[in-house]
Amino acid sequence: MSSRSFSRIPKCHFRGIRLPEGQPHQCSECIANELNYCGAVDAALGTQLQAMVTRTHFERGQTLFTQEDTADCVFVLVAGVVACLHYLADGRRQIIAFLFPGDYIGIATGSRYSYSAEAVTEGECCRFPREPFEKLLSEFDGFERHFFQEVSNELAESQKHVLILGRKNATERVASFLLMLNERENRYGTHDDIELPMMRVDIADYLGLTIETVSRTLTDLRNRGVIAAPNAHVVRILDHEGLRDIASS
Amino acid sequence: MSSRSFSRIPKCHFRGIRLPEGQPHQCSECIANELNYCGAVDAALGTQLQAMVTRTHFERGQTLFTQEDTADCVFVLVAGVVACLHYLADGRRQIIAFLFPGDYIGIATGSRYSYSAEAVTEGECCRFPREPFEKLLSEFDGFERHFFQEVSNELAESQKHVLILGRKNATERVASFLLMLNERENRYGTHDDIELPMMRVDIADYLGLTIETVSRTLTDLRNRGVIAAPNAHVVRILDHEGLRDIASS
DNA sequence: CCACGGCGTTGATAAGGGTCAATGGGAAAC
DNA sequence: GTTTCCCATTGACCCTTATCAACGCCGTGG
Repeated sequence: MSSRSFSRIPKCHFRGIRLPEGQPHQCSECIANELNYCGAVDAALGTQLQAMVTRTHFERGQTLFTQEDTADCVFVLVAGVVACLHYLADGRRQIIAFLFPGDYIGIATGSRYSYSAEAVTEGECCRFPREPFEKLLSEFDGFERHFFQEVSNELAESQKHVLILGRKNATERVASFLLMLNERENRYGTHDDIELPMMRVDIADYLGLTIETVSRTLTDLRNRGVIAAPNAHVVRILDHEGLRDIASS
Repeated sequence: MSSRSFSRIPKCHFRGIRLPEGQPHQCSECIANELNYCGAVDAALGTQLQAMVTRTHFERGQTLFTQEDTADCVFVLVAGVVACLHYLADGRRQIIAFLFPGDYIGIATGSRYSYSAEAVTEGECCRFPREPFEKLLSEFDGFERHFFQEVSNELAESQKHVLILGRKNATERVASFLLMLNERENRYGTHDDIELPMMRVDIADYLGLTIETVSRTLTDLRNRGVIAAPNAHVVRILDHEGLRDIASS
């Protein structure tokens, strides 16, 4: 079913959030409502959304859209992890953001997407055609405000990313990244372990490093005793304060 | 009048846009209306804005606000250049964005500003208290939409910045920076020369480099013949295509 | 007119991280 | 159980850029 090369990464990501497959989708029962805002707040809005939604399953490595595509859809990620990224002509890759269940994709865009979106893990998303979706923005009170807030948060995240890439060294970058993932997971309940659903190359392309440097840095953090790594895709923070000091955020 | 250390940078920035001083301010006649959106579109909105605005002159080096301050004002930059930046504990500085006349400051923020704002040149801004300003967002049709668009553009810029910092080398970064400034100037009429109103340290802190590297890179670009530099604060693009190739954006 | 100080440039050296290459480990396929 | 392949780790070396230092330019103030 799923190709062999994708087998190493666990199939249920982000704390196992995954909708049962094959069932008719109900916006009002969407897991994204717990994580964010979707159709549950206003029943009429939920109905309207329901009428235009398409739910799609995607495999790891799949491209949802590229930066050349006309931006005619808005997505809500329901399960799995997606990377937004830019490519340079020679193939260099920069991941702009990792998206997790409950996140929107492609809400702040012009006529074309300003980045590509690739699935980092297998997952599911809900697709809304842009034109009717944007009509709802003005029709439902607070809906536009909600997205304004959402884009503002994305902007703040991106600016934090700029700080990391512009002025932090490799160790600080990796430590900051781990703390970011940890904070996100702690939004919906405390967890000891950090899941790293992405490959080393994705972390590297997010942090402006190489896979080798990411790997070396993680072993260094392990040697220093601030983290433990039960396996390549789980990190346990042993010394929160120490990690925060190292991140120097 | 202005202190000695600030004398080298030209006093009128961004194509000399500068309001006559000492005159009572009229939102309806604001230069920012030409560059962006302010109060000119809707007369009633203009009146409301007029009622709450405070116009402020600032000197180069002055801090408008810091990331610790409670975000109780929204700004419109009318003249001069402002840098939004983050500081790390050890003094490292990362400039998140340069703002030019017509730009908003502090529209996408939580209860506290997420960055500090420092004047790169002398200039002027209009200050609006946040609470009444935000009320106008829902009261005037299209006003919120306008800011949504604005924040979306900021986000796209920030993500381009991430690409530059994460995956480009020094030469590519400087070339990209020059092209960005050039594009901005060309939005309001074509110009041969690029004004660099900021100091080398500001360019360095924007591009994640040191002043020495910025300086060396500029001389290198001059030696390659793609740019000329009449003086330290003006760059003329001699070979647009060449510069774009070098920027590899 | 000269001294000073801020800012930019240039040079020599060092270090952090990239590059290239080999090794290791684990899940799936046989 | 064994093979295979993908991904992660580790090592050796090199290159880009940071660091440290000197110099130069120019406007201002004495």
